[in-house]
Amino acid sequence: MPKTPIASRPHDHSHCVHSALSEADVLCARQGLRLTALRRRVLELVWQSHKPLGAYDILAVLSEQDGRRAAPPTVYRALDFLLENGLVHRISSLNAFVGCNHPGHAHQGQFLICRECHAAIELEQKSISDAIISSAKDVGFVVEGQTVEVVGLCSGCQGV
Amino acid sequence: MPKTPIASRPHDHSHCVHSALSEADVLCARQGLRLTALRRRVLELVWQSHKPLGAYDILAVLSEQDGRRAAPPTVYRALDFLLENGLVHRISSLNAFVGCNHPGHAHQGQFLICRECHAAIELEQKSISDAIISSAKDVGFVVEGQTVEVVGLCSGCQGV
DNA sequence: GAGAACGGGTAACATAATAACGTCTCTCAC
DNA sequence: GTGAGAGACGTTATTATGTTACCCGTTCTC
Repeated sequence: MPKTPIASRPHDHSHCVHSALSEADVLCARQGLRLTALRRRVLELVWQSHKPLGAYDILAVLSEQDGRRAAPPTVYRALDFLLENGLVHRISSLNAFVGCNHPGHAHQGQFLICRECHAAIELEQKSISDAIISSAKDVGFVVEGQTVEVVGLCSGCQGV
Repeated sequence: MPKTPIASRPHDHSHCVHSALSEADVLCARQGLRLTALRRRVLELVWQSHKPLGAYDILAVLSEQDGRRAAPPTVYRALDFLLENGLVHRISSLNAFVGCNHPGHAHQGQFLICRECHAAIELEQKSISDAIISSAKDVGFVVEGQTVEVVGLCSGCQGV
C-alpha cells in the first residue's frame, strides 16, 4: 500500500478538527482575540473539509445546516478575522480557504493541490521561500508576501 | 539615480509592445495558429499596460475605444487562446493578465508584484521551481503546474 | 448610563467567469 | 465551384465571487 499524506487520506479526521479548534481557542485567548461562535464555526467548517472550501460553500452550510441567517459579509468577515490571525490560508488560484497547519506564528505556507482528489497539502519550506527572496533581491525587489500554489498529483492519486 | 527595472519605469514602451506583437506573429505563423485581429488587439492591450490588466478592463477598451460590441466571452476566449499558447500569463491573486516575456517555449514564470506601482516583473528562475519540485517530491507529490506570485516593493518604489 | 467599539444582520451592488446558442467565414475534399 | 465541417466570434443570460453602505444590539469603558 502506497504511503498517503494525511491530508488526502479519506478518513474521519474529527480529532484533527477538534485539536485545531482547541489550539485556536488557546491562541486567541492568549492574544486577547475574540474567537466568537460564528468565527469558531467557520474555522470548524474549513477544517472539516478535506479540500479547500469556498466562501459560498461555507455560506450554504451556515444557512441550510445551522439555520443561521447568513449573507456574504458574515462569512467574509469571519474569514478575514481567521486570515489576519493566521488560522486559515487563502488559496487564490481556487478562491478557497484551508485551515492553517502551523498556526501561532506568522507565516505563509506553500500549497500542493491535487488535481484529482483536490486535497491541499501545506508546506513550510524555507528552501522555497529563500529561493524566492534571493531571486527577488537580485532584481532589487523586496518581498513582503508569497503566494505559492502548486497543482499536481498527490501520492495517493498517482497511477490510478 | 537608483536603477529601476524596465517593468516599473514609467516610460513609453511602445517599441516593447511592437516587438512583442511581432514575435507573436512569427510564433503563431510558425505553428499554424490564427492570431486574429481580436486576439492580436487583446495581446496589444495587455502589453501596453504597465500593470496586470483585468478581463473587464480589456472589455471596456474594446467597447469604448474600439467601438467593438464586446461581451465577456469575447474577451475570455481571446485570453484563453493567448494563455494556451504561452503569449500571456494569468496572475490569479489579482485576477488579471500580463504579457509573457519569454514566449515560444512552455513555461510558467514567477511574478514579483509591486504593491505600490502595481508593476509585475516576470522571473523564470530554475532555483525556485527546483526548490518547489524537490520539496513536493519529499511528500510524494508530482508537480504539474506552479503558481508563484510575490507581493512586495520593486526597486523604484522603495523608500519613497 | 452615555458613548465608543465591536459583532453581525440586511440590501444592494460590483466584479469575474461561464453556458448555450446562432451566424459567419474559412478551408478542404470532392 | 461547392457544400460540409470546423473554428471564430457575436449575443443573451446566468452563475460565481467579493464588496459597500447602513443599521441594530451588545459589551466595554469611563
